Amino acid sequence: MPELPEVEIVKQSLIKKIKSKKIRKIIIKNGNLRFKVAKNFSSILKNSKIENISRFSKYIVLNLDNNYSCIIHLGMSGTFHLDMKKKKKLHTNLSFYQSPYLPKKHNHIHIYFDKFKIIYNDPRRFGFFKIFNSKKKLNNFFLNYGPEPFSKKFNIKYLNNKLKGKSKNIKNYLLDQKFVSGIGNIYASEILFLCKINPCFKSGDLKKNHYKKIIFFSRKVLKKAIKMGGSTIQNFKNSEGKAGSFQKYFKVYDRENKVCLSKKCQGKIIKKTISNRSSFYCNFCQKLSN
DNA sequence: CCGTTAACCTGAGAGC
DNA sequence: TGCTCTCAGGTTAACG
Repeated sequence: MPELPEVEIVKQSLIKKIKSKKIRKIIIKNGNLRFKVAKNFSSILKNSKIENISRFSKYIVLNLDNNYSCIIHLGMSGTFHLDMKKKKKLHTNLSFYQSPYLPKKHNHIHIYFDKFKIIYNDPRRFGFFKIFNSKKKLNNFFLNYGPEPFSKKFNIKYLNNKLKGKSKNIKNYLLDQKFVSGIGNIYASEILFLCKINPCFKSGDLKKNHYKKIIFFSRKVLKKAIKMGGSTIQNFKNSEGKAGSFQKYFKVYDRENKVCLSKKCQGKIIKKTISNRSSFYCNFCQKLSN
C-alpha cells in the first residue's frame, strides 16, 4: 500500500503510541510474510525498550535498547492496529488500508506493551519484519537504496550520472528504489504530471531542465502528501476520523478518462500499463517529444 | 550489463 | 446470488 508519505504517517503514529515503551510479549500468529519472521524474533524483542522510531524510504525502523534494530516494510497491505484492552473495537488510527475492520485472520503479529498491544495485519503478506544486531548491519542494508527525494544527494549531477545514455523510461526509474527511494506508483504518476514529462519518456533524453523539475516536484508532491496525512484509497475512515486526504489532490492517478486539471487543457487522462504497472497521464500536457 | 516478465498473496469490484 | 476475471499503494528472481 504505502509509499514514503504513508509510511511517514504510520511512523508518526507509532512514535506517539510506542516510543520509549517496553515490549512485554510478542505473539506471532503467522510468520509467513514476504520473508519468514526470524525464529529468534520474539525472544530478541521481548523486554527491550523502543528507544527511537525512524523511517527510511518505505521502511519503519525501531531502534531498541539492546543494540538491535527492527525494520518493517508494509508491502502492499500491511497496517498497524492499536488494541486497548478495555475497548472491544480495534482502533485503526495507525492504518491506511481500506476497511478499519480487517478480518482477524490477517492479524499476524501481536506486540504487547504494559497497557495495550499493537497488531500487525497484512492480508497479502507482502510486508516483512527484519532484525539487525548492530547499527552497522542496519546501515549496510540501506546502502542498497538510492537517496530519498529530500536528500541533497538527489541533485542534478546525480540524475545526470544515473540517467544519461539510459533507454529505460523515466517512470521506471522513479519506481526504482536503487535510483531514488520512497516513490511508488501513485506519486510517480503525480510527479511526472507536474513535471509535464511523459512517463514513457526515455531517461537518456532528459535535459537539465527536466532534472530540475523532477527534483522540485518529487519533493513538493511528497511533502504535500505528508502534510495531508498521506493518501487513503476508497472510503476508509477510522473511529477517530483520521484518514489521509491527499487522494483529493490527485491530478492523474485513478482519474482515467477524466478531464485534465491543467488550465485550458481539454485532454483526458489516459491509463496505460507500463512495465506491468498502471500509469496515468495527460497526452497533451505530457508530450513524448520535447 | 540491460530491460522485461512473472511470481509472491488476498480481497474488492465489475461483468455476466 | 454467485461465478469468473481483473486489478491493487511493492519487490525481485529469472529470463532473453
